[in-house]
Amino acid sequence: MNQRDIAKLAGVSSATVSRVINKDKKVSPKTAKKVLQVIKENGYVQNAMARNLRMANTKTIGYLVPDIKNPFFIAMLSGFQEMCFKQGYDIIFENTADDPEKEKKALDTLLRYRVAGLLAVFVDSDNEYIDVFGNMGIPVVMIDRKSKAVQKNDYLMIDNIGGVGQIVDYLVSLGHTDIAMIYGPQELTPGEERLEGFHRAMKKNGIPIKEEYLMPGLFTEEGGYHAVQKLLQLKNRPTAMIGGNNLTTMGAYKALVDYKINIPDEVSLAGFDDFPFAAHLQPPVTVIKRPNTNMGRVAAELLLERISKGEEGKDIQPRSIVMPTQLCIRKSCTQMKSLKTK
Amino acid sequence: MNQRDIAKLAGVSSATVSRVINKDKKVSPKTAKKVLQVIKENGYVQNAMARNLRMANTKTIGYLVPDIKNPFFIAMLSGFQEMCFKQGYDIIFENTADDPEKEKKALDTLLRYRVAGLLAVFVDSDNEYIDVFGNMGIPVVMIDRKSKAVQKNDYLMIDNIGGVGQIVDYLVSLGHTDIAMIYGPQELTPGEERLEGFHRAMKKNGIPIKEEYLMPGLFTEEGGYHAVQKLLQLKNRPTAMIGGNNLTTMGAYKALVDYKINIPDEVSLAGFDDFPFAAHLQPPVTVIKRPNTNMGRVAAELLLERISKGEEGKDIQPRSIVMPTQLCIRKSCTQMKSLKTK
DNA sequence: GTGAAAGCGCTAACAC
DNA sequence: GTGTTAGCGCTTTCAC
Repeated sequence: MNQRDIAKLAGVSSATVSRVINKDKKVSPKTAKKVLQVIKENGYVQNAMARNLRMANTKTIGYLVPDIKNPFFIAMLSGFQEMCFKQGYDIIFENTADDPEKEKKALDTLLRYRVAGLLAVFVDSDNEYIDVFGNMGIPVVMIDRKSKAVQKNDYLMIDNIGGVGQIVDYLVSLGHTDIAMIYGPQELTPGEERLEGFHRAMKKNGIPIKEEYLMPGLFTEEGGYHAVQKLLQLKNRPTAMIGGNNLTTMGAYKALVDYKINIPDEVSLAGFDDFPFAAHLQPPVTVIKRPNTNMGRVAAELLLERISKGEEGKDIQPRSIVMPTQLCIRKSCTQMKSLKTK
Repeated sequence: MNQRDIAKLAGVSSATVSRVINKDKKVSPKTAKKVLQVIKENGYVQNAMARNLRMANTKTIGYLVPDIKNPFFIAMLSGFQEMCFKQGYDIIFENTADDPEKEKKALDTLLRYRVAGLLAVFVDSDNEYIDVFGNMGIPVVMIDRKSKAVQKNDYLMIDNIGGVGQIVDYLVSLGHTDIAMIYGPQELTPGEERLEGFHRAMKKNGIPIKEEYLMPGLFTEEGGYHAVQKLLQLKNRPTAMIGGNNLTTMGAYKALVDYKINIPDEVSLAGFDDFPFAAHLQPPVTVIKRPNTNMGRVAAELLLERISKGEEGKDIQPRSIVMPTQLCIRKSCTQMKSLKTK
């Protein structure tokens, strides 16, 4: 069942059917009514492939992330999808599972489908495909992970350095100096920047960093757990610990619970990134919040703007936007006892 | 840049280019090599719209859910996506946000894109569009929410009744008889069945249900919280509470914490559906686990089977699959004190 | 092993 | 206000 079939049944030409479907004003109400009726009676549904082919564009946008299970990517998807839907764009979803091979395949698919734009958190951010999008005039917004491609595309990230600074300043204000940082992989931008932020903030506060308080946490729950185990074996334990990301903090919390270390009386705990149950734990965990859902919205805005401007959009310089973080104080950090008793 | 352009540059016909791209054996290695090279040099990317139009099929599958933020739909997506990817299918993602209007629009899009199949958790499960998929030969797998359409399509759900039975039996085995059920909306299949399951299990155990222990929880966190507030005001408080779904249980837990009710010494708490931090709370919460990710895989199998069989697939009768649940005992339920002291 | 040509379903320029 | 027609980029039959 196609437009020609409908045309025959309605006694008009296929061009008229097309006009009716696309709400072209230049069709008499009577003809339109007739056509619409025939369409309904026969359950005709427009063929998007033929339309897109003819129009040489699509109303689809690619969403590519490395891990669908990470709460952050979900929250972002939610904001992103909401904005895209409003503008009539649908989303082709790709999960790379942190595998560069899958990423390549996914990008190829997106390219073949001629998506109108792409939101991506790349695994292999120096991927050869990224430039292909540019060459084909498809705008890309990159999230979180920096690379050479940032010079050519819009880039959205959060203020990792400032965020860690907020935690450190807070802990220092409570009198802590023995602060441990459970950091993430240094080849990932967030891992690198948050550790850098720790160094800077400690320096700013004039506090020397103890090497043994710098503990890798791999940005995983297990990593955070093991990091705490090691930290607890130290002769001089830190009085405060910072989780490098949500999973790390969750693992750290669990370890402290398992080893029956009282939070915050024996050790203060704070984390980068909020997580679903953080506010309901005992004690509720103090964290740096980032605007997850909103980040998806902003990304959509950047992308949709470029898409709607078409060729002109290329004149817009690549934008790098750094979104602010927010310290959310709950009850997992406390004043140093030594200070209290002074 | 299309196949014709490549053909010219390589000094062959567009038919040959097509054959090379589709790995047709009947092309001399020499020609193939030449063509491949020209393709690479010019950054040619196949046009999926043209291909799909010509082939009259697509390698895309629709995934439609009412709430992207629900951990369950994410976990399911993860398993579903994994299976589909293996078979070369990509996913067009639709979020209806529990809005029938958005659902209609989303289904229309999916139809226009001629998806090869659809996985859907419908809001309006008596939607007129569902039949259109059937009429167009597009297989549909429905999840969780029953409707008339179940008679025509594959349907996947979990054993809600049996699951609640497992909790009740467990609580009864601990000596509880004053058990409260915080149930969900009765117009949703899971809400209805879990309450039904509660009735049946209590009857089976020969325990009369106290009306005031049946509390609506709306399947939301707030609902669970309020339900517990009301339960605590009762003259004769229940000794055990069951959360109707993950959100309800989370809210219930939070309320008990806020009101300083000791779990499990003052009240035992168990829930339907696991949730991310359940195992790390103090105490860890006993729940009914459902095979979330696996459910996505099974759904994919049902769908991919029908897709691959094409017309023949229609001969397969609609299947209703009920997946088993599993009781995961943690530490939020305890033996009744009266029994202990006996 | 390769090429010519038709046609998938649609839209839009042009003619009336 | 409506019809005729070309062509978007691809695959595939049929020749050779």
